[in-house]
Amino acid sequence: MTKPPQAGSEDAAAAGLRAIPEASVARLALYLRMLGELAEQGAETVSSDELAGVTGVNPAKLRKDLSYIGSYGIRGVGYEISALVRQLERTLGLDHLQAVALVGVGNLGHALAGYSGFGGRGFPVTALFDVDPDLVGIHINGIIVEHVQAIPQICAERGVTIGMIATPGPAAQGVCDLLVGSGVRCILNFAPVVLQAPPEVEIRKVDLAVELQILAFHVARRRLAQQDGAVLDGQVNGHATNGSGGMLT
Amino acid sequence: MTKPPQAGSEDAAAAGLRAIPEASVARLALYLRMLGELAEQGAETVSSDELAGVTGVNPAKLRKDLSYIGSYGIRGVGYEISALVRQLERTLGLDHLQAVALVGVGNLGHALAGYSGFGGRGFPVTALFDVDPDLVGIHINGIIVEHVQAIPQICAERGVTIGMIATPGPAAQGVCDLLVGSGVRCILNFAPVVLQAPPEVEIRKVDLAVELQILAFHVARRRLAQQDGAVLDGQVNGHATNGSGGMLT
DNA sequence: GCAACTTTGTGCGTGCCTTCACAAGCGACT
DNA sequence: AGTCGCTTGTGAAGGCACGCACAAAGTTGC
Repeated sequence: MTKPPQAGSEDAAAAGLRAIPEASVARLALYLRMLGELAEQGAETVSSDELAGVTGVNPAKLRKDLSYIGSYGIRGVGYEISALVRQLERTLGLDHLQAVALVGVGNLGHALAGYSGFGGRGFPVTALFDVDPDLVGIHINGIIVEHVQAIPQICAERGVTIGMIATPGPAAQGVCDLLVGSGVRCILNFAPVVLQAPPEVEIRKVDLAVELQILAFHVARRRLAQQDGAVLDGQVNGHATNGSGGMLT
Repeated sequence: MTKPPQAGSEDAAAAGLRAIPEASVARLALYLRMLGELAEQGAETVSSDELAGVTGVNPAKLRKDLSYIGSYGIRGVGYEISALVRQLERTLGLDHLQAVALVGVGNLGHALAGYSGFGGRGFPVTALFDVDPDLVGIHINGIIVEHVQAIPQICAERGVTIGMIATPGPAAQGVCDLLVGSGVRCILNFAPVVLQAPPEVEIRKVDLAVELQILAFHVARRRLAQQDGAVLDGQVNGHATNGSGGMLT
């Protein structure tokens, strides 16, 4: 949904800042989390094969992904987890805290505000906004919900770098404009709308209804295929590597 | 994240069931929603350029996407919206209702259960599950929360075709196994875990922390680029598709 | 110190997706 | 009826990503 940039400039490459494919960045974040879990279990090194097994990624692809952030592996041994984690965090910008603003504290927004997976991972939700007078003023997780009008002021005060939009569809574009006007350059959009913004603003979209429709398509495909009596196996997920983490409850 | 299957069989192609690229399916769902909005505004036809503007997609790509489901456009005019919507719904399997089961009625799960975007779009949430005794038995939107143990029985009774997992990470794999054992073949996973399942099961993952980390990467990249004093203007997004639709709210 | 084994890093072929550009088709106007 | 303008549908080219397979590099054992 987000567009693949023809990223990178030469000067940028000279710094530690290489042109990393968008698809790889998404996986790097995944590696980082799994490395965290491995570290908790007491591991000090991982091989690309192990980590690939846990993350469901092809080992070669994984190594190539890691090579984008520099060579931190030891041949014959694997990767030292702590060093790799540090480097990943640096690359993903987690060495600086990212203040997150959440706009729209309705059904979904309320859940996002309370989601522990954010604050625990370096993304403290720093500001909450809504238009509903019944919501403005209440506390969620210790944060006061402010009125949307206060976005410019508060975002500036608290150094917000990432905005999340969880409003109803029709309100989303207006909120987006407000955020962009306040200097926010990265937005995560949950509203079912395609946002328009200047090209320097990075927008990612999470569309739950679309996700379900994609699955519904597969259900339908399967049903039709069965009616046909055609073979048509699914083979979606490739990886049967049950290797390390059984991880039952 | 989900792997592109080497979809399609010849018999399947003979029926209305063509091999549609995974990436296209995702966009088809998007087109469908936007068409719905256009129809509400009273439009009867759209050109590929208009629809492309609204959805932020390249017009040629859009036409190719639509060509996968058959040619329903009229040259010189555009697409008749009602016919196109019908065909899209058929392709995406929305002509049959999809019963959805949601496992994990915690923070996020509760929000998902109450999200009107699902039921309103042909995805009635038909069953809710959790392990927490405080939650089992309560009603959400008129649905009783059942214990996870009841998954096999209830999924069979209610003909569940799609499962959503919104449990904490460690519980997710167990729930996944239960769902798969109950005949569910399509799963939407919100838990921060890579699920292992047989290849015939289609799994999609929505990972909120990863989404934020991807954005954080862009924040970091931007900061580093600025420190460099390098030129490196925005050009992250390609996305200049402001072409036709100003489409302000 | 040498040999055998392990694991990383990467060059390269392959296939999918995107995008351009144009011919074919349809309607409107004269 | 004929012409003109507009829009679809698609062939072909380019780019990106994936994954194989191998050389380079390090470790362990003798």
